Amino acid sequence: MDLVKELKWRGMVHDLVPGTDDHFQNNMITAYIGFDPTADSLHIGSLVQIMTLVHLQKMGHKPIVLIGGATGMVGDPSGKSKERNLLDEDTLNNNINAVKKQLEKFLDFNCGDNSAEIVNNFDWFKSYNFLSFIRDVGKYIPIGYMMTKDSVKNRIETGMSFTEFSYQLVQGYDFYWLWKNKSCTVQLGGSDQWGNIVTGIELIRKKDGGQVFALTTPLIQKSDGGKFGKTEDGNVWLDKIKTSAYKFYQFWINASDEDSKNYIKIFTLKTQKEIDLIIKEHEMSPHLRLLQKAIAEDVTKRVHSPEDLEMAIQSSSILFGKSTSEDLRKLDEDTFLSVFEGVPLYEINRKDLSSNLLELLTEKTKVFSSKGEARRMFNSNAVSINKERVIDVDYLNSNHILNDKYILGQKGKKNYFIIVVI
RNA sequence: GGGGAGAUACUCAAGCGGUCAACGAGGGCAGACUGUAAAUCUGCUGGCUUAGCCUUCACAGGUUCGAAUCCUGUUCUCCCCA
Repeated sequence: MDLVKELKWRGMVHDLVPGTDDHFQNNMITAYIGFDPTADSLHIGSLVQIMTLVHLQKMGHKPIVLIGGATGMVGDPSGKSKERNLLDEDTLNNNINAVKKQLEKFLDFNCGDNSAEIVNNFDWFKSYNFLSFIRDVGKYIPIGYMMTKDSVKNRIETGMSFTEFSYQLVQGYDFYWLWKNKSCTVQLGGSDQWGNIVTGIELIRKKDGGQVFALTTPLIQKSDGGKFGKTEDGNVWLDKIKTSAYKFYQFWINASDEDSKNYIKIFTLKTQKEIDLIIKEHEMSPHLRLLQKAIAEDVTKRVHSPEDLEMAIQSSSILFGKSTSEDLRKLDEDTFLSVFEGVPLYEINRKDLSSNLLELLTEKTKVFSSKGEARRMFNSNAVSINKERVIDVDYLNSNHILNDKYILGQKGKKNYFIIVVI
């Protein structure tokens, strides 16, 4: 099966330059995707792009990952309603290294001809001076052409700096450079990148008469219209310090049936047959949530590790299984701590146990931001201690301390917190 | 430069002298039902020492027993005419 066909059935193709599918029929094609080093970790939004590269490499083609050390300094206006803040060089370098490390987990950098490669566009932009650039690159792209891009049109009224306006030329030149120096003939990217990608294609055609191709992936939409990849605490990161393996696993477990049917195609490498089977089994007994589990296991294992996955599964079964206060007491300290890794910890003094829960959860700890909020939670029956619902604010006593040290609390069903008694 | 409209809680958006911590919608949170899903229903959504009190309706003053609502000034936004 060829790459485009593979990506298509997985729902990973939004748009492509005519001829791209045929182009991939040739021997080995080199293709690239750019990542912005705007944070010191990638998040699951970038996972879609990473997966396209993984498929690419699996089919014997060569993936190049471009880290936008230079473009990160300029700021891509695509999909942004406001002018971006520029990052300083130190932050940028730090981010580049972090992102590099994460990508190394997915792609093979040492498998002969089609080994993946990482490049940083800062390397070819750092010594490129302004005059040469506007002469050698700017000359080929008419203003009228640049103005028709959505990223520009949407912003021209509300304000956009020359810096952001020129972004498409900078990214366009990346493509040119990679084409010239690395024989890279395809650019991949999210659908919001279409405009920038096309500028690159145009530049290559006009400057050197070259023919190159592109394919974009769709923006992932949840069935309820919400943004993919967000939880109440924000982005889901690939870095387990920012998003613990347990939370990462839970993110996939919590996906709706509807969404999961799309996710499994995009985020796992399972074949169409395997996926059909899982979906069929899932539909026969949806309450077992085989589908969500299949995705969560597959993705957590690849992004983190089999050990992290084991831990996440164990934690989940203790937290969401039928475990009771009794079961909690049976956990030794090490198990307890690893099960609850990533759950927020709050320290209190042993003598604070005598204060009522309202005070304890707002003043002594910051579980609730105000007593009003705490009261509302109690009124709606949302607070649990050691897995038991609590209505009485004077409920707590020393018998509730587990392992002579911990008290496990819940705010609602899914939000755990731990009080450490010292 | 001349004329007009406006600035209200996370967002949109009522209110035009007391009954306003402020209608409604969206979002968010929680509860019920389930499958840690979706849909649905319900409650909550400024703070506190909570039958009450305090701080909020761009900012600073003023009128009034009483102001988000009236007056003055300031800042900012939008529209029309030059």
